[in-house]
Amino acid sequence: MSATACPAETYRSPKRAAVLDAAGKLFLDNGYAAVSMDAVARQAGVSKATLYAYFTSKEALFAAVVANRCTAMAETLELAAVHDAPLDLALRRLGRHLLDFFLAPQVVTMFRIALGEGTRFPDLARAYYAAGPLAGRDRVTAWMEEEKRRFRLRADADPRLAAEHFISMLRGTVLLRGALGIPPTPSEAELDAAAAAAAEVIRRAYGAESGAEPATR
Amino acid sequence: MSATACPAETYRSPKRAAVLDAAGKLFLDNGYAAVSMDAVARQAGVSKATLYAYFTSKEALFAAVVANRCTAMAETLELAAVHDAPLDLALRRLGRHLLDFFLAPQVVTMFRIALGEGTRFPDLARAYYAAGPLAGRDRVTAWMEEEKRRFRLRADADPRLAAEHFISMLRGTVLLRGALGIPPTPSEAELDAAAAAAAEVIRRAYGAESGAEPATR
DNA sequence: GTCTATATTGGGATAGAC
DNA sequence: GTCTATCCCAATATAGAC
Repeated sequence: MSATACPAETYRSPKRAAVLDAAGKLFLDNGYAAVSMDAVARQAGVSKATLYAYFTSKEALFAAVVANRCTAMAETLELAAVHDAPLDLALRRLGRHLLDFFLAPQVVTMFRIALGEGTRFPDLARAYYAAGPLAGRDRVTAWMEEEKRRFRLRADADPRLAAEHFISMLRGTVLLRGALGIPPTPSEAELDAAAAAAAEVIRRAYGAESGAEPATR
Repeated sequence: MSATACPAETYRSPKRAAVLDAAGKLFLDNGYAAVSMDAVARQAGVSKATLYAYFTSKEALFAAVVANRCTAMAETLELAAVHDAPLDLALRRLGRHLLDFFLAPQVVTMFRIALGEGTRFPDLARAYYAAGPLAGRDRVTAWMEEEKRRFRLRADADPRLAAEHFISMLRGTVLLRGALGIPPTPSEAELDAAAAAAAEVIRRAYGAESGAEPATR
């Protein structure tokens, strides 16, 4: 995002950080159009003129916020060592982990905003896609590659495709309603069931053992 | 959507239809916030006052447009008789059909708008969800049920789940980039490949024949 | 750099004539 | 029902003092 370029000296200013924080909170709560620069200034405890001293326009501020939050959230997604379990169980744990991540309010809102404003701000859409979904998919792909190295996926399985399919099934099952803000919020049991269902499909389609029921059931 | 209630006599007025058409085009091209009531009036060839005579507010007009377009588009999705082919081939055809539908500009834009504005207009989000994704899923579920009735799905397969997983995999693979407006547009070959990949996963996970390669390959 | 105060525009909604 | 003309407010951006 080129708009975030900034003199190195003012970059770490506490006021700048305050503005970025305040703007992030407001944008992620209310969307782009609904937030005025007055509100940002008030929330940050600075004047509007100061705000414009750090960010040349509302759009530039928005872009900075998105870049900031995306990388911060991506670091939340820890896939660590969940390889030490039978494939089916490991997939279920990973799936549940991913689901919780997708449904986190900040992640949902970022998704909504990126889609809603993506047309008007192409830079924003690209930055979001690269820092968000693409980075996430790459991490799950790496996980699948490790599984394949352990001969737990079929020899002809495509790890990237397996990752995409797994993520997509997780997203689709519960996320659309969540992203649209349609109640009710899915229960723990529903989330577990969604993760288990997606895990079973992946195991059947990509797992090394032919098509039999898994040991962990 | 309660806001569309209207005296029966004025409902079919040509001016009303002109307004609805113009507003639909503008909203779907530019999103909600970027379209002014002036622009709608100009595009429709009526005055603003006339516009307000038919729709009490910008929001009411928007809700009417969404309801209108959603049902119109849903009728586009014809799943007709694609049962007369081996499961794998039938799934590939159905998948490609669904992908084309999902990627149609109007469908993409409606998706984006519903997500972007869904928080501020909960009625809109619900109307979209019911008339769009939910209706679509139900139709694919019916298709899966028919396949199961023909013993082409496993006896313990859940048609609704199979439909959700199929749709989700199709959506995920290419749609996110499309919805974000990130080039390049996927090629015909990529779309075919995406449909084939999702079809194979479904066949392996839900198909009646154990896990063997299909006859049509 | 930071503030207060203000210029300016754009757009949602309405009044009143016909 | 339809138009023209207008009100009015909100919000982006800036001018000028300290």
